[in-house]
Amino acid sequence: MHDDLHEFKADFFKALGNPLRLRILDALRDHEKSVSMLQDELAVEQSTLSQQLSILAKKGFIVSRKEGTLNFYRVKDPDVYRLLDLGRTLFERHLQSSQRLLDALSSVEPRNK
Amino acid sequence: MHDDLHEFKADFFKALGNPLRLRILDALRDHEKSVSMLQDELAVEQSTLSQQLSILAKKGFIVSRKEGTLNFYRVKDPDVYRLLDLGRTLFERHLQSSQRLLDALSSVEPRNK
DNA sequence: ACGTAATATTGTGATATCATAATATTGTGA
DNA sequence: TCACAATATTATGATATCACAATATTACGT
Repeated sequence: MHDDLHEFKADFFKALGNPLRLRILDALRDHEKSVSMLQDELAVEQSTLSQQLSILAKKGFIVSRKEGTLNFYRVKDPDVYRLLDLGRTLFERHLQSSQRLLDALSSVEPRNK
Repeated sequence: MHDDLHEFKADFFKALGNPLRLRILDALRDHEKSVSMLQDELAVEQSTLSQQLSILAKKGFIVSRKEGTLNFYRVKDPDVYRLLDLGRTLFERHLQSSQRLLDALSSVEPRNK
């Protein structure tokens, strides 16, 4: 049921499926930052950064506030960090089980071929 | 720091950024299912389904168990549903605030141009 | 009004992702 | 061993995403 919902939800997760966008969100954990602050911190092309900020804003993850010529971005819903942190937990759990598998394989057949 | 980590983490979220893969995960909430069961339930091309299952498996979201000619898939870490549900919550919250914005706009200027 | 800093937008080519179609593999029963 | 069912893999073309470069916009100080 509700296949359209999956379409929207996929869009939501897709926004998180990019390393630069994740770095931006992480950079905004503590407080808002201007584009140039983010540019210094993340060391990426100005237009690239601006594009990814625009995508995050369009998807509703961040909002901006203009102050003169500066544009400050901040996270709209801080609970997104609960999502990111939970993702990290699951991801690390997966890495660990992969590692255990590799360990098991290498101890059972340490020298094949 | 740890920009490589963001690369991996983005990969993780990217796996969730596809409507069919979300539908597959939702279909596997209660119990394992064979490919043909999923095929009936989701009504997608056989090869498409197989490919997306393979992607989910490669990323560690699901594992499979062969029984004769059937292949049963199940979710590896059920906590992934906590992630999906949290995503839905945040997503709906975003939709609601967008809706409020639209409502506010339409009530303030109901007939411009 | 002019110049400049900060940011956004647009154009473009490379790469990734997707669905479909065609083909290959594997297991089972006759 | 043959045929068939279940699934996987490969090939292909369409579309999406990405980073970079170039250009445009906007606000401020002079």
